[in-house]
Amino acid sequence: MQNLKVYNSLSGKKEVFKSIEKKFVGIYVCGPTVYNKVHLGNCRTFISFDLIYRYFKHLGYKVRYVRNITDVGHLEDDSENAEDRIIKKARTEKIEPMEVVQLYTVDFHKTLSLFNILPPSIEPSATGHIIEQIEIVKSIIKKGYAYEINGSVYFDVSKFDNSYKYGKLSKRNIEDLISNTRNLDGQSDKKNPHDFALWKKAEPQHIMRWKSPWSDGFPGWHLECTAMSRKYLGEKFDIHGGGLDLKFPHHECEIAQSEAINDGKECVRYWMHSNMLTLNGKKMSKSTGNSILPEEIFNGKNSLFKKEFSPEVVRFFMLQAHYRSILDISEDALLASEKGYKKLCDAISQLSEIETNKETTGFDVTKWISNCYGALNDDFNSPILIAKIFDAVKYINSLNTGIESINKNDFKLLEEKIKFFFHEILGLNLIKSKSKTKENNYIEELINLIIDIRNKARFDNDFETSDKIRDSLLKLGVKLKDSKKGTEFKID
RNA sequence: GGCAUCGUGGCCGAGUGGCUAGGCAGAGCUCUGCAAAAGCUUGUACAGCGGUUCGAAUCCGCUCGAUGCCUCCA
Repeated sequence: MQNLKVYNSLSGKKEVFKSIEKKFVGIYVCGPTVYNKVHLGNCRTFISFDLIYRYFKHLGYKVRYVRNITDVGHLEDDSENAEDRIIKKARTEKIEPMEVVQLYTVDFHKTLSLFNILPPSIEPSATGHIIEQIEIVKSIIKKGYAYEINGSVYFDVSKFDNSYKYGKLSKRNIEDLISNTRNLDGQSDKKNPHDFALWKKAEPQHIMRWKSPWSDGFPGWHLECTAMSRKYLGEKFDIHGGGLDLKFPHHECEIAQSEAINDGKECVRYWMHSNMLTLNGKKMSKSTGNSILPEEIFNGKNSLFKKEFSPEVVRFFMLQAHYRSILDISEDALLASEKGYKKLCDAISQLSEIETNKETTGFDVTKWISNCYGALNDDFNSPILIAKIFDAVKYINSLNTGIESINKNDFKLLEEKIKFFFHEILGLNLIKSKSKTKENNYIEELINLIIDIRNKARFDNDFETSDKIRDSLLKLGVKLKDSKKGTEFKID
């Protein structure tokens, strides 16, 4: 089998993946700040890394997938009087900060499970790792790359840049940063505007606060990921992921923090960034109002799309684009995906009806499987994998209509693998058929009765009657399909 | 303004120095009483202009356009 290649944002190249420890893979992905419901753009990142997680597990690695919950330290902006997002929400909702955290953590989990996203191995929270974060700050101070002023501790970016190099991930140099940093009010504590907070002294009204050697305060946003990734994955680990918008400053600052402690040694082997989901050509963002919630898509209650779309269809839509490409969501694009997805589901459902033959014609199952793996091995190329699956769909349909034939072994292999890629790797499920309740059985029998009557009319060449029945049923949402095997129906 | 990424047929989206991506929509045909479904056939696509090359949509340069980051964002 070919080597797995992974695009490394740090080098800007696809690189052959080699884990630091044989058979083990450590992945850290920046999770959400739980001050609000996750919007669809957030979900794309977690769907992308879900595919990656699933594939690594399939390759036989023991994967430790860490995805954090940010429940403190994430400020509205970089100014001195900036408010913590969680606290702001707590104040406006008149509830405890931890109630905000709980509410939106539950919502986050619920939404991700609707998308069939597997839970990570560890989901640590920032508030649960205050001690670890304080230890990191101490280490950075000890190494000389941080300074304390008035109870707050800041990372000395210029000093770090002199020893090592700041900005290698986002490909910026410090001179540009200095000349381009906007001056925000009240940053007088910092030596330089681009220095960032490791620990902030809490104002008296600030309710989320912890004791530290410097002040009663709270950790800076970038610190938690460094503390928790080191704790659970070690000082150097395989993959660090997140949305592209976190590349700078968040991930750049993480690199600085880790390298400051590690004497400049590399902390992450492969940096992976998933691209943005756009709406009307613009990045989704709550602050600009250009966003849509998953639930608004699932229930159709939104001003953007005329109809609702299921989580499976939305997931499929997202996987039809590569994770490193910008993807624009629109009703037309979702409709196209929905149709394709149904076609795919139909073919997989019909596998059970296929009769095998002595010979396999028109398809090379082994080659097909190798092509599917080839797609995944090429930086998790899900759109190619899906295209390959559609090749198989075409073949399955040809088998059903008797144009091509397949032998028993090939069929077994094809059935097993297509289901595997569909369910286990892409994380998709067949569109659920209506459950077999007593009532549904009743309806089914009634429809079959009507079909019998129509077919009698058909065989008597009374097409006026048979077409009338078909048209009337269609209006009720019952689609009829005549074939040599008989008449089938489908309820929409 | 700086840094980065991108610009693919009606739409969505892969890929890439010479070999059909795929999905949706459209056209023709086959099957069918007619449909539907399915199958087959069908698209002179790669922003523009130069350059490198036997050959570029793919590499290089410029121009135009879009987006992201530069303050929080998945």
